[in-house]
Amino acid sequence: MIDKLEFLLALARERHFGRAAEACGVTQPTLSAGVKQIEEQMGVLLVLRGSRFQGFTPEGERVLEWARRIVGDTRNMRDEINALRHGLSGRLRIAAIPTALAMVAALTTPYREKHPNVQFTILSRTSVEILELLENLEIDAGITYVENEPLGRVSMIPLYHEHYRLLTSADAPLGTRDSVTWAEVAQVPLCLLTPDMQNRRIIDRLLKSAGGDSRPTLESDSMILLFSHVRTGRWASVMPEKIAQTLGLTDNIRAIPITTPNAVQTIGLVVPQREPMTPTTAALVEVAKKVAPGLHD
Amino acid sequence: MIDKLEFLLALARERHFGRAAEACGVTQPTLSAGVKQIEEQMGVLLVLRGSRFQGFTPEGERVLEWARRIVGDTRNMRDEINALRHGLSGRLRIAAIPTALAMVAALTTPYREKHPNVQFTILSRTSVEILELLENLEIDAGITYVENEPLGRVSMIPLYHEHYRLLTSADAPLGTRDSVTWAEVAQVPLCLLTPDMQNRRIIDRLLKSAGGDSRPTLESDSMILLFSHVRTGRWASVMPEKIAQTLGLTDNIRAIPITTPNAVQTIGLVVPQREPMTPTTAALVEVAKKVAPGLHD
DNA sequence: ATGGGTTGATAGGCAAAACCTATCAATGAT
DNA sequence: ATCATTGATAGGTTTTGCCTATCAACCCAT
Repeated sequence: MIDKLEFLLALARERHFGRAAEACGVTQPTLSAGVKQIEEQMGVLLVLRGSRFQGFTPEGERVLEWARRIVGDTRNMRDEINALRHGLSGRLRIAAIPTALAMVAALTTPYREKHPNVQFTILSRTSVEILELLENLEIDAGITYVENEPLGRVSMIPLYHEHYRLLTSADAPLGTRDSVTWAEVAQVPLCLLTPDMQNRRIIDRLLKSAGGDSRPTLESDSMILLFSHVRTGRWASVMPEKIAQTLGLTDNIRAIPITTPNAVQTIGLVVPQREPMTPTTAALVEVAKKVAPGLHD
Repeated sequence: MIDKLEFLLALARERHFGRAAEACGVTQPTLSAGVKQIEEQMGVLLVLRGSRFQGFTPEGERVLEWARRIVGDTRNMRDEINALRHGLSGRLRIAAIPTALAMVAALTTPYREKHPNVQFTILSRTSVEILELLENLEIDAGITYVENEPLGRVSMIPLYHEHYRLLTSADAPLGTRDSVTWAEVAQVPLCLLTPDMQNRRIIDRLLKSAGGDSRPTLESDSMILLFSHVRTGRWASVMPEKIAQTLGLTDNIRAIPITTPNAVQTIGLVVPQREPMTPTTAALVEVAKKVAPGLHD
């Protein structure tokens, strides 16, 4: 029964019988039969078909919601019993927005000291993708903005504040200043993240309300790429203070505070709102709460 | 998998492999094999055996906790989909403390008007048993005291207040009074519920703190039995106002308010704290909330 | 229009599982 | 010592689950 519910979850993820079957490690007819069997048990059509997958019926959506919960709880049960036997072990899957990648180590390092048998998988994703992955049980926790765009059924633990800096060469026009305004930044050609990233949308908003428009000369989904351009001394960018520090400032590159407004975004750990959590996730929340006091910086 | 978890729940209820198997509609070897299979999947012994059932291991207790949730959610899913198809239907299982039995009709009657296809099963149980039944998913809702003894993971909706009355013949010593004190009541030979009922424990407490001791001349677990004795005119009892009214007062029998203190107990609807609820249960909560305004009486 | 490519349903067959009956071993009570 | 109770085990049958192969509907392009 639970396997069949997993079929349904895979189908919701992949929106394709064949791929969903592959994801579950079965053949397409097997998955089809499984879905049909749930439909028979429930006595309702759950999936709209018409020679191809066309989404779920309203009943299907409800079953999906329950399936997520039931499948999730079943995994949590397994994990918890495993933890009782072997101490914390297994794999913790985390996804973080690119600008937060630099601070993930602040969580994983103390975590690993307490629970050396836990392995990590850490993905770089957009804030929207992170929420989807959480929803689909594909990650255990996310690190993303906690206050801007709506989150789902999740708990969040604030981790730190994102302060923005203009990264630019000391030779460049604004390079010698101690602080600059967003209006001034709006005049500079910038390297920024792509618009699917929330960080970019935030910066666009700030630039716009300072009267500029956002015409970055270069876009990328990789912070490394942005930073490597800045490092040549011939490009500028706007980045959170933390990641600029982590990537390392050379003598020639300066990270100048941007004022008017002094924009601040809170970044936090986001975990599924479910009681009780897996022991590995609960331990991560513990670590996050210890790290959080460094929230005022 | 879910079937196996149900085996485990049945075993926890029955504490006996054979009876648990019967309750699940399978033979004893099948249930034994099912339990063993879960143990193998988890990699831990869950049940302590020694030629007979001896309880659960700590891991077993945890699995049991999860199993309750998973099995419960699975049933809720079924119920919800059924409700989407046929409107509210099925069976609503309620257990109430004896003193609250008279007011159950105040819930079932408006419920039935809205949802005529729902059938009811209503059990008379002690408050402790009600909580156990809720825990084991054997009832959907309970009606019991909401403030005295600790409840578990449940939501409660207050329904009404229980005020105590001395039921006695007008010929009896206190029979002509407009109110009596607990100290006076303590002098009268009473018919009361058995001590496993919380109502009895509450009355005992009140009598004791009024300086009396509780030596009822007659104990029973049936309100009907108590009331029929009072009705002879030769016995007295302490009962909540509501049930005395419902059972019907003859000219000769009076229900006299008891003061000093003017004891009040809140009775409420208690349902599993789980989101979302089954549609039938949710509808019951709705009805209860409408009834609740009558809470001040 | 028509043919190739895609997608999900269907049919047939085999292996695994789930379940039953019958029986056994251990324990406890009389 | 004997019998009753309880859960485990063995052996056999049915059911389920899954696979391969194939089909029908549809989409799109030529």
